[in-house]
Parts: sequence; C-alpha cells; structure tokens
Amino acid sequence: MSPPHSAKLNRILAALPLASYTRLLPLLEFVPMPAGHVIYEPDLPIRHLYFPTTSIVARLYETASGACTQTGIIGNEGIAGISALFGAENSLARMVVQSSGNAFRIKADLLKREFELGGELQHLLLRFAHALMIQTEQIAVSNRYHTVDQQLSYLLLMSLDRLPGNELHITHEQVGIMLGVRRESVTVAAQKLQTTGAIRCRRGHLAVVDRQQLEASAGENYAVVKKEYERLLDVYCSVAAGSSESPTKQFKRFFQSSR
Amino acid sequence: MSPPHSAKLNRILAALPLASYTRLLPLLEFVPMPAGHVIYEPDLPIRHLYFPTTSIVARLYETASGACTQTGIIGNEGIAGISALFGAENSLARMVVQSSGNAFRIKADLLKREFELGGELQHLLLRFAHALMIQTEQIAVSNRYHTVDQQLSYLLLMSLDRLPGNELHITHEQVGIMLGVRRESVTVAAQKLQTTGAIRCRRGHLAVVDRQQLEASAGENYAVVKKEYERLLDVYCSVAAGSSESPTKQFKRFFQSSR
DNA sequence: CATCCTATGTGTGCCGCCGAACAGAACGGC
DNA sequence: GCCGTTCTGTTCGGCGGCACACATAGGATG
Repeated sequence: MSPPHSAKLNRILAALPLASYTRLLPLLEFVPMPAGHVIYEPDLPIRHLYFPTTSIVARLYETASGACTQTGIIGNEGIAGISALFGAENSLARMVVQSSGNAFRIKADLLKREFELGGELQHLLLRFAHALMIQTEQIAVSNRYHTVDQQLSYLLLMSLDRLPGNELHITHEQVGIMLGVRRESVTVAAQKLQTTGAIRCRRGHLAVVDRQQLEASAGENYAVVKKEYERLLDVYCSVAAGSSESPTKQFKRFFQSSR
Repeated sequence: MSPPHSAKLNRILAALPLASYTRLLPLLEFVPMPAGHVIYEPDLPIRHLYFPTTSIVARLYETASGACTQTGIIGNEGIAGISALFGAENSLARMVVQSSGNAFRIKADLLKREFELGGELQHLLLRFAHALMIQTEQIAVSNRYHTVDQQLSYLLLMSLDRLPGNELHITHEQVGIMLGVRRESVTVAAQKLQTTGAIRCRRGHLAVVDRQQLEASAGENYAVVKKEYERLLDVYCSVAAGSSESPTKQFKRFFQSSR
C-alpha cells in the first residue's frame, strides 16, 4: 500500500501515466482539510484545485435567501474545482470539507496548462466530470421525488464509500444543511432507519449497521450513481494498466470491499 | 443574417475559427427535429451529437418508476450529447425535442476526434458543458425549494430565450412531464400567472405577455442561469472575434433583444 | 460534581402538492 | 354543423415537510 501521505491515495493521480505523474508531482502541495473548512466561496475565483486523498468535499449550492442543497460529493476518486478547467471565471458554488482528512492541491493555471496538453490526464478528468454530472442529475431527481429517509440513506452510503470504517462524524443539523431539509426532519428519518436496524446514532455520530437495508432504503437513487462510479474506476484502472504497473487495482478492491 | 439552413445558426459552430469550421462542415448532416422526437434513450449508445439551430432539446432524467424531471434545456447556444465526448459509453438520460425546428448532427466518433485536437472547439464545448452543469444544479435547487409557479416561469423564460416570438407551443400535460409535476398543478400555476397578467394561455399555447413579471416570479432561479449563459455568449463572441469576422455579434444582439 | 451548551426527540397547526374523479371547452375530421 | 378527442378548469381528502415551541439527554468544562 501507499504511505498515508502519498499522492497516489487519490485515484486520479494514481491512474496517471508515469510521465505526467512525475511532471505534476512537484506542483502538488499537501494540505490538511479540517471538517467545515470552506475551499471555494460563491463568486470568488478558483485559485487551487484539490485532489482529496482521505478527506471528503461537499459541493453546496446556495440561494440568495440562504437555502442550500448539496449537489455533489467528492472523495479520493475525484477532484474539486474542475469548473476552473472548463473556463469558469469564478466558483458558483460553495465547497466545504464534509469529512476531515488530507488533500493535494495545485494552482489552477498550472493544472489547466497540463490539462490542455490532452492525453490521459484530460481523459481522466473529463470522465470524472461526467460522473459528477450524473450525480448532480440524480440529486435533482431525488429532490423532487424522494423522501428524506431515502435521501439520508443516499448521503450515508455515498459518504461511507469514500471513508474507511462504517461511521460518520456528523450532526443531524449538518446533514439537514446538506440535504436542504430541517434538522427535525433528519431526526425523524434517522429514527426510522434506526428502528429498522439499518443505522445506529449517537450524539454527533451515525453508524451503518446493515448496509444492505440502507441500500434498499436508498433505492435506485444510489444504485445508478454507484454503477456510474464503478465504471469510472474501471476506466482509471485500465488507463493505469496501459501505462505502468497499476497500484490502482488495490484501491479498487478497497473501494469495493467497503460496500 | 445567415440563411435559414446555415450551420452558423448554431452559436458554437458560428464561433469556430474558419479552419475547424471548414473541417467540420462536410461532416455535418442537416436534420429536421419534429417535436416529441427522442434523440437519446437511456442505456443506448450516443451515435450522433446534435447542434440545434432552430429547435430546442430537453434533457429528461427518468426513474425506474417512470417519474421524470427535466435537468436541462439546450437550444442553438449548445450541443446535445456532450457526455459522449467525456467518455460515457451510453446516454443515461432521455433527450427529447421540446420545440420543433432543425439541427445539424455529426457522428460521435468524428466529433470526438476533432474535440481531442484541443483548440477552440474544445474550449467552446467545455465552456458550454460548464453552463449546462450550472443549469442542472439550479434545477436541483429549484426542485427542492421552489413552487410550481416559479418553475413554470423559469421553464417559459428558458424556452423563449431559445425561440423567436413570445409563444410556446406546448400543452399543460407536457409541461407537467418536464417539471415532474401533475398536469393539474401546471394548470393552477398557469392560472396564477395569467391573473397577474404575466402570460396568456390558449389550448396548446402559452404566450408571454409581461416578461418582467415573469422574471420576477421566477426569481433568482432564472437570473443565475441567465447570467451564466450571457457569459457563455461573451466567450463565443470573443473567440469568434479572435479568428475571423464575427457574425456572432448579431446573434448575441438577437438573443438579448428577445428578453 | 454541578453546570452549561449543544445535540436530539416530540407535538401542533399550516401549506403545497398529490391522487383521483369529473365537468366543461376548444379544436379537428367528417 | 356534428361528434369525438384532446386539452383545460375545479373539486376534495390525504400526506410530507415546514415553522415554531418545548422537553430531554450527552458531553465538555470548570
């Protein structure tokens, strides 16, 4: 396995061909990501892009009246701030560290230059952008049709796929902000999931007990996105396999075993 | 002005430098787009990409239970099927012609080859992808927080920005499908907008009378997306200006005068 | 150990949308 | 001009989530 501070803990970086990886490595800066830290603010320029390794970042879209919804969640399978590569001047969303950990960041213009060379890096990033788009669409559907229970299940599953262990360090209030519902609604939903035995909560903690039940309760909601992300990891693996030895395969097993 | 069958009616094509435009032109196929025609079906491969000229295409995301929401709307400012360029195997959404007209289509692999050359075409397409992403996020927020009135206003405005005239040829039922609400809810919302004098409806037609009122009723919902699309058009113009003579400026004026 | 603060559990009334059922109204073909 | 089809307007009960109010319970801190 890679050492805990290795850039290869991020799957995109791990999947890069040796040439671009070595070109990128000196440009990467290791940064701790404390929970709650805001990495992008609406209407401010994107200076760095972040490759999370052990942290999770949530993309929140906020209205003028302060109402808020999560539109995506990014862990070590992706990159935060990709819109900078697409020619966006400023961030339109707020991005917050949802679960503390580490990341590698890189100056936006440097990565953009590398991105415009084309090649595998571009491939990987575009493929990831597509998965992110699917995630957002799924959330749009979810916001219309699904109950709070279902959305809570989805959030837990997506988060725990990107973390070791089966416990999430988060309060009902914070979950409410992400889902765009009241704290009380989260409490009620959590209760329901608890009585069926899917999860267990303590003050500030949510632990998954029965993952199968949780997946059932999330419904196709989660299944669609999961499938898309598995395809994404397959792409990462095949790219890596075509270049150098592939440490990515191990990651993939890790990711899948954490189901 | 361009002749009615010119590929330059699509703003992306119009913004291309002469070199790539002439390279692309022989690959383009002029196709009529009758309302209701389905251009992509979930889980089927994307064979062609479509540059709408006078038509409008809606991106619909459908759940297993048949529930459905629009996640984006594409007119002559964009392209349909862009996920094929991002490495997606199949379409995940259904895309339907919302308003009849014409388009130019191109085989997916051909455009992909051109896309991977980098250059202005890539720039333009990525910039558009970003705008589309914003649109989807906005809809996600809308689906959580906004009333049917607001969403109807938004839909009308977005559609009419992409059409000449001030009238939309669509039934309440169809609007309901796009918004993911019942037909009756659309009727009620339309009534409200009608009593304030913002719109007027006839059987199968919705006409905007007072655009200002409609924008007020749509709220920031529309304003955010509109702003992003105006930025997008600015990019198109500046690209075109840097290459050859720019007929795009005229389009932009047309787009803005139709507000 | 007492205290405070934050997080969680519960109840009530309200509002918007849904589901279903039905009445009228406009168009389009014959 | 007639008739059937399609589109639109209206009703009523029900439910999920909201706003607000309050009660309790962990867990830190002194």
